[in-house]
Amino acid sequence: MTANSPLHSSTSAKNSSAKVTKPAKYTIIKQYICENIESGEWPQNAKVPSENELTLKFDVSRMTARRALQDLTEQGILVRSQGAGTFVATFKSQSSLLEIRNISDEISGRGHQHKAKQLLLKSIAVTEEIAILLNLKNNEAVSYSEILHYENDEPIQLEHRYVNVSLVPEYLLQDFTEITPHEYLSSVAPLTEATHEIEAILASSDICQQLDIPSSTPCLQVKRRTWSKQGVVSFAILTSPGDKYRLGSHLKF
Amino acid sequence: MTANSPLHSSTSAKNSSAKVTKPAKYTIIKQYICENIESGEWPQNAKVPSENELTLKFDVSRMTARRALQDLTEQGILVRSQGAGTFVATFKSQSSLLEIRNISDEISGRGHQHKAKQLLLKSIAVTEEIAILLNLKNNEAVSYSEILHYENDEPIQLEHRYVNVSLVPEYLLQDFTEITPHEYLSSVAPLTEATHEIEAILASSDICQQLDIPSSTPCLQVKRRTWSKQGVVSFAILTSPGDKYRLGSHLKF
DNA sequence: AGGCAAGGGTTGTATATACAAGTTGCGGTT
DNA sequence: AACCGCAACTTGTATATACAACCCTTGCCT
Repeated sequence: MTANSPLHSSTSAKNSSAKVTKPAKYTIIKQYICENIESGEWPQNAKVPSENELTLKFDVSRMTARRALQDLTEQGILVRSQGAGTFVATFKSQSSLLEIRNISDEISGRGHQHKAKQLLLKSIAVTEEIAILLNLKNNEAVSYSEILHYENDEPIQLEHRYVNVSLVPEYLLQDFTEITPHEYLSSVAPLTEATHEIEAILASSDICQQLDIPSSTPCLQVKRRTWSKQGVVSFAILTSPGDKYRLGSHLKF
Repeated sequence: MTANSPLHSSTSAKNSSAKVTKPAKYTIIKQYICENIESGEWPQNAKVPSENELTLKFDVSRMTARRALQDLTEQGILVRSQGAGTFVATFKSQSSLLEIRNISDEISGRGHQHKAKQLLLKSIAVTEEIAILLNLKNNEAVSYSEILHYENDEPIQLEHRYVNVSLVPEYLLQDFTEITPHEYLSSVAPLTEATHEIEAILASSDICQQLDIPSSTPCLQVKRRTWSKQGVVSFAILTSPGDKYRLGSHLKF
């Protein structure tokens, strides 16, 4: 529901019943541009008609033509340059987007119960690697935490986190064992950009023990770094023996 | 360069030198809204000022206020409903986005050479699973291919693909051994939406042999399904013994 | 009490206009 | 030939306005 296909957005009519509302003018222009790109008529880096040309061709105002170009620019299909013109984006620059639902959504989406337990929370001395990742000033305090997630009381996932203490509300840093992951997550990593690294690893023996999985199970390890206000590194270990724990994801190419 | 941070986009000045151009009015409004959301003043689902209210408060035209709201809506921070108003998006609905650079970009980004070799290409009988994944009609022909990617003449990744033959240009289905992955990829999976599944697996013995890695190395397996015009399933196996083959990725939370 | 209709508020689409800011290329000067 | 500057074109920002489509509440009518 949230995302609709990047191209073809306006071609297929509104689903359900025969409510065919006349498409907006700017969607017609968008469709025209998309068709020319898809057919290869306008290859990568090709110049597309300017706002003025579209204005004349489709007999609309400049703002309407502009909206079509702007929409497609936001979708990464076009690239605009003030003074120069509008061009078909090179596909390598419009990189693919993979959406990973967070743990809570993933579990509740399966209609299951989600609990989380704080296994460990302690102050640690910062190693240089972590200091860089967290973008720390001189010897700022850092906590290391481990959180175990449960799906219907069954352990499924373990999180390792390095948290810059000064940026987390104090009440969340007490030695509790039951937490609501949503609260924790949103306080530590709000609406900010982050970089992730995904890696396949073999779970260590103690992790396997905590997750109740066979030793040396292949796991996904995700490192997350946020910049801006909060600095956080989270290591999430996602086991995937079969369908049950598989990480559902969604990608726009 | 392509993506800028969702919030804070306008706060930090343009980098490099002291060229401080006056920020546009709509960025000021965006900043105002973002600050209220971040501070918790406007919680999830809270109603944000209407276009009219912003128009009066900031003494701008409605179209300028509108642009601020629209920009933030496209970033997933706000949700608009015609007739009802504009509201702060629930964070679960603005799911995280993980960007995976494609193989070519990944390798060329490291300044290395990228080659690919087609190991296998044959027509196969469709299993039911594959027929469903590819969204096949009755007994449409399917090809199975394996492509080995090289970084500086070193094997790094093996792709398994099930391709709906009828949708791929014929010249790409001949029995060639050297291919340009970019051409292949863009012909098979153009600008369309797809779903991905990531899974951690242990590489099978023959895969290990082809990739020249130790047996039972943990790998990432990515299944990709596109709908719309082309139906494709690709299995990409990404080894990650250390830093060398790690998949770089990028996520907006 | 329940249902229906009207109206006010809000977002969506569209137009016309004006100026600012950046790029490109042409042409004249040196 | 090399350089400079101007003009034309293009996109960016901003305003004022109009109507359409839609939501929600209010109030009237049954």
